[in-house]
Amino acid sequence: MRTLEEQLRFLKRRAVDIIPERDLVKKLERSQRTGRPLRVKLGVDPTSPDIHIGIGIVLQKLRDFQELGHTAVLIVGDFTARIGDPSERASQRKMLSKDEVTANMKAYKEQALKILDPERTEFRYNSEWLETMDFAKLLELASKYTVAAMLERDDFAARFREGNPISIVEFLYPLAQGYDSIAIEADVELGGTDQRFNLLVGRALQERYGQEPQVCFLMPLLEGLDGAKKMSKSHGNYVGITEPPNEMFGKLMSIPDALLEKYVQLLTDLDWEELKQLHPKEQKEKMAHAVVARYHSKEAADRALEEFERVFARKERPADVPKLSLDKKLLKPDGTVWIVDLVSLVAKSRSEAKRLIEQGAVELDGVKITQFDTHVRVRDGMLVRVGKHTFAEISLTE
RNA sequence: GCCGGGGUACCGAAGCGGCCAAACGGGACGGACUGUAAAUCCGUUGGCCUAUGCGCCUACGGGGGUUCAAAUCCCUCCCCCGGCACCA
Repeated sequence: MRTLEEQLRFLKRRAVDIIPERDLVKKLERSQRTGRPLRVKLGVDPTSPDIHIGIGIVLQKLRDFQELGHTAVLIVGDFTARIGDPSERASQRKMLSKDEVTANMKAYKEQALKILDPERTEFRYNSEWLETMDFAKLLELASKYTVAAMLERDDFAARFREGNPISIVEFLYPLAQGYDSIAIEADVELGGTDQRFNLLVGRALQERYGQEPQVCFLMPLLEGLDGAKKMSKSHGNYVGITEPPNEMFGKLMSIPDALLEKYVQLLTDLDWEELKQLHPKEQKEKMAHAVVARYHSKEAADRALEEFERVFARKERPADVPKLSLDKKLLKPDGTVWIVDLVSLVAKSRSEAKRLIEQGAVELDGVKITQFDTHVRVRDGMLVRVGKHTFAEISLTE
């Protein structure tokens, strides 16, 4: 058994803020004494079934709690998702059906359990208590919080000041999320730093409902691959934890250098002080390797590294190239094919295919083609390259 | 309810009868450069047609109309935003 001090140090790794730390100490101590595990809550959004490595950081922390014997409670925000998050603006306000939520969650669970210990994980849906909440109960909940307190949230305050609209539903959101903590009697709630306000509301509400307030445990947000916005699927700057090794590796290599230290610190156990002595490219490769190793395996990471070197550094042919089936009917009697016909098999449109050819993006067996008005003789197994990242191997079909 | 502003391509935003597939910026994509990237530079960015042509089709919230000609004018509907009014 680890000492309290060791546990605390273990849990504090990578945490940005723990509000308040003394409560965490108190809870850990009591748990150890009574043998009752802490209930550690994490709210998950069921609108997208993909877990990216940014969320992976938070899940790892949950895992840390589990290793100390505590219980992870994943709350699926199915009810709140069906209303649609008002902060995401009208275009995003898609209502999810029950079926969609179920399907998303199935995928989500599978991925989350790559990190979490299934023995110590509870999945709960917040529709369980929110859907059946009647108006009287809602009024009770609403009475526990004030407008002034709501306006402490920065973006509310700013919008209010500037006369921009804030819908009532937006006020209800933190309340609903906070109520989740009451429903499952959370001891600790994890979240990204963007969740600070919401987690604090949960803490306050629990107290007003006569519960012991939760500890708010804030984890850093991972910036996306572009280094500008936070990692998220909607920004297209993310790495999913189930992505194939090569893809994961490649994406991680594409981050700007300025982001490297953060990635190393948040995603790997590498020693940054030591690492930064190396050539920048090597630093990045080590980081990418470590991440791939974590979500796949050491062997997969080795292969991904080797593959990356081969394709991008030495500009050689990748090990695995998808087959591109080419119908023999497209061939002219003399066995050639019009280059535009060929490229449009991998391009969005024929116009795009033509553009790519003229821009010198197309290579056949290493030979660059820049005239769209050409016919080429193809053979089975010929390597087609379009741009930096698209490779295909022709296979002729009847 | 009233008054005013607005809805343009992936996003932001100009255009306000023909020269508009629509300036400009961002993004994305391609090329050069590199350390793989970033930065920088150059180019592309609705679709179709063997194809750089004063080519064809579709497109400026939906529908209808005026006109030789509409993103641009008129009617109508929908949606968004702001102000006023209302406020037990």
